[in-house]
Amino acid sequence: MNIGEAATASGVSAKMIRHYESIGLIKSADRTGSGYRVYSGNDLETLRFIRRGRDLGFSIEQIRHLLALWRDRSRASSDVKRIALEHVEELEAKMRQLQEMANTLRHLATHCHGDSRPDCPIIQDLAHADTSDFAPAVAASKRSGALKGTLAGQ
Amino acid sequence: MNIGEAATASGVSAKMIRHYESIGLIKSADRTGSGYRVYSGNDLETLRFIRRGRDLGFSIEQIRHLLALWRDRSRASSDVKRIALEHVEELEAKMRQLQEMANTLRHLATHCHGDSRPDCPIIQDLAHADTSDFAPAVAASKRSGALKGTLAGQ
DNA sequence: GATAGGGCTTCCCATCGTGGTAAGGTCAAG
DNA sequence: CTTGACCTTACCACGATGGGAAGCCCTATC
Repeated sequence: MNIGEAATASGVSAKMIRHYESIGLIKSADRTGSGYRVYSGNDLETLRFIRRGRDLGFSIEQIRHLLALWRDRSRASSDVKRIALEHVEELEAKMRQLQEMANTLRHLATHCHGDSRPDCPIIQDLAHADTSDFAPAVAASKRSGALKGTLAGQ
Repeated sequence: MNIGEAATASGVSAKMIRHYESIGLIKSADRTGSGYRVYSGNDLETLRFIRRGRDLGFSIEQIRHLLALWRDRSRASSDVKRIALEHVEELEAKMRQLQEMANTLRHLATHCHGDSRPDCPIIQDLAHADTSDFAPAVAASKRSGALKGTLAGQ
């Protein structure tokens, strides 16, 4: 099975399969005499595992960890559960941030008449809000990098 | 006022002030004889505007647009309101994605006994879930890049 | 058998916003 | 005059992904 077929069958692009190999997330694929990568059904399973993990918002490093647990038959399910629940907390923290931003904006928009006049509380807020105490959780955690990564875009 | 003071006073790092200048988001600062950038109270206001916009999750390009509207005294408040509400929709779309992920994971975790036994529905799901129909909204929109950017991490 | 086209290879660059760091110039206080 | 804190530019890094170029390989059709 070529990399293209593996990509189609797993939902992971050929580009990303090569990338995952280069960072050691998956083992180096066997090659044909002419250097083409060859994939087995087993490799496909791994790729689907990764794909599913990404869909659930896990980072590559988290997936690396989960893959190791997957292959470790003596793993404790509590390890997996802990990772999953920690990830749920990260997701929820991000949701709270987004919620806070959306609430603020919706509130401001409510008070903006939205016609042809220039007065606009949204712009006024951007221009003159007290930066020191706005959305401290958002600003602080963004700056500390606590929520780096997940859902960062395609 | 030096760049360091401007950074402290605005909450935007010196690094980012230089970056914003380099991408044309703010005008090139005046320089002292020895090449130091000099900032005025007016510049500070702009920096705080940007900072606040970032805190609200606007992208640099959105802020560029909002800055133009801010400086345009003949602007219509409807323009600003439209941008804000579009952004609220983006934020809500991301929240829905995160919610979907969190729900799935919480559900799986509920059925994981989380002890020393290796059986774990979370791992099983990652390994064998039907990739084709899981979280279609998330996967599809992530792949299409519809939600690129905001809250991508510091 | 030759040629076309599609798939594969590697390598580099771009995104987005931010931080780090190195090498060097400048300024103010001691 | 030295020291240390500040400034300058320039480059590299992250995380995950896509884009593209240059070149090799394989297969189908003429």
